[in-house]
Amino acid sequence: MSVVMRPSQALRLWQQVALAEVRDEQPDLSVRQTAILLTIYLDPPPHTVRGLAAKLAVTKPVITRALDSMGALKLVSRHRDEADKRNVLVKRTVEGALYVERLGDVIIEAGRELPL
Amino acid sequence: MSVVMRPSQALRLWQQVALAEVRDEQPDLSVRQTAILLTIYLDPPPHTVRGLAAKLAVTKPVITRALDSMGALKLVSRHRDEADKRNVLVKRTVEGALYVERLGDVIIEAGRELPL
DNA sequence: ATTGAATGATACGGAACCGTAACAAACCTT
DNA sequence: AAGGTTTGTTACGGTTCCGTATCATTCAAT
Repeated sequence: MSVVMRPSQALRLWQQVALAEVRDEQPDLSVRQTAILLTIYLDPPPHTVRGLAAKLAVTKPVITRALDSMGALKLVSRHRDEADKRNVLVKRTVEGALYVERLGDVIIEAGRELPL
Repeated sequence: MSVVMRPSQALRLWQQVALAEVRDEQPDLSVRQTAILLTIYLDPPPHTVRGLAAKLAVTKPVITRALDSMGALKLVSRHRDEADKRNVLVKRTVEGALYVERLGDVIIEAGRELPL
């Protein structure tokens, strides 16, 4: 079931969520970091640096650095792939799941409060 | 009329828009810049540095710098308030309107393509 | 065993942003 | 007109991120 929005609703939704993210004292993720985090939490595993880089159309160092910073926030974790030790498998964490869940709540609430 | 979404839909919507923003070679605005831009384009004028700072709950230099960078991209313009020359009035531009309109299209399209 | 390919991390110089503090200009009150 | 207030900007030091290039490790093929 698709979500249907008019332009003013779509933009107002985006504004409200952006405002909520800016105002919250939460760790402020960049758009890139958010795209990576949501891909890890929504798309089926396994998630590798290379795969994420391809999905976002960015270079590998971008992914490595994003994983560094989000790892420091404990939003994701890294593990060597034992089957192919060149690979790094990116996995979810409890903290990351809570962050994503909270973001979903913010979006839903913003959508519910949209004016006519 | 509010927009109703389930958690998986809300998050998938956010992911798709974030991915589109990252992949596009568009000037990549930060969340803060996006919040400022949308506030200028959606909320009724006049928009001042102080007013925007209060709305986002950030300091004034944050607004000044965001206006510097978005002004360089011609997404917004600044004009002294002739009635009170301390104020700076932030106004829309043709380029900014196009940027906002395009963002709305991306959001709407992402919503339309949401899976069940 | 050696070579080549693939994966992810690191190094480096540069750009952008932050928060705090200090500042110039304009206004307002007395 | 003088002092204090308000507004927006700039300065400063520090942090983070970027893009390119390079590197170490692992795998795969001969």
